[in-house]
Amino acid sequence: MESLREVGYRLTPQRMLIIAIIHDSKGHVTAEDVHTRVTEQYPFVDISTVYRTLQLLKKLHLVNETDLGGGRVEYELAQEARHHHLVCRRCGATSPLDDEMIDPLRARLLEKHGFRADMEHFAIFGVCRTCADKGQKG
Amino acid sequence: MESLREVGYRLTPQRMLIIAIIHDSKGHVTAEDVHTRVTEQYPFVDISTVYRTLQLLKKLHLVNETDLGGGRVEYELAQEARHHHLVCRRCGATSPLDDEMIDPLRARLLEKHGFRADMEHFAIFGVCRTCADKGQKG
DNA sequence: GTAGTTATTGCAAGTCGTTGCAATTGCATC
DNA sequence: GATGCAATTGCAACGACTTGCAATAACTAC
Repeated sequence: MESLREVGYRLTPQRMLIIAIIHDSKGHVTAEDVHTRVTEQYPFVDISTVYRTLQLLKKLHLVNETDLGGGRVEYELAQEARHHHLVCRRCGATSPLDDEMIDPLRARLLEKHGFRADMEHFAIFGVCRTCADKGQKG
Repeated sequence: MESLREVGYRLTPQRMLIIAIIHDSKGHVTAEDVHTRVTEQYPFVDISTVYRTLQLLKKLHLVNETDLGGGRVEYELAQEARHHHLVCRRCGATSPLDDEMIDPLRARLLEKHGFRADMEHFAIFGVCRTCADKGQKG
């Protein structure tokens, strides 16, 4: 919580609230979610402040941002091990993916292209095992 | 051009124009680009029609859609070999990436997770060789 | 060629997210 | 604890893109 100040940013009540809410949330939250919960406690926080704070936290690698395809971007705390998400485009289910799975790709990109890929928090779309077993096409 | 009709969609002048423009474009175009060029020839086409047509062409795998991070999505003809893009977050340069590079990842996802990943047209962000050589951090 | 059906269009309004700017406020200095 | 100043906020306007809906028009069947 004090980490913001340590890196030279101001610690405002809005930011404290937003950070606290993300901390208390299990899994992903949207900006809308955060805004709703912030205004429950402190009604005059603008949604743009939520977005700006989320961007800041992302820049500081305190939260991860992922587009899981639901029309709005989702955020989660970046405390855990680096990971990614498999998103089924049939049923919408998401499952986590260890970063190790894409490490070889990262290595190959560096080796062959001299490109240092971030791939911080990826959403990989496709069809999950369950859905593939049910239907056949696609 | 007739392919739309063959799959059961109507061939309207708007669609013909939009398809022709994408065909004539080298590389990526934005919806805005397409709309501008369409209205040069036929002034009353709405931007929503452009978006809807682009979505349709994407669904039929006639165009690829990629978010290269410039605040607007880019489209290109899906005629060429399947490929992806490396996008440098320092200088903004993009370079194409063979699909073979990510094929092993696709294989591993199927093997370990039973997940059939699309990864149709990826944008991978990071730092390119040139920029990595110049600055050090990041 | 006409009539009927339904996909497609244009328009206007709506969505999520960003941004310019003046007013405010955190924080460092006195 | 008052002062100064830049970072931060709220607001309103804007950006890209989507969507509901009535009017239009492409295709089919006659």
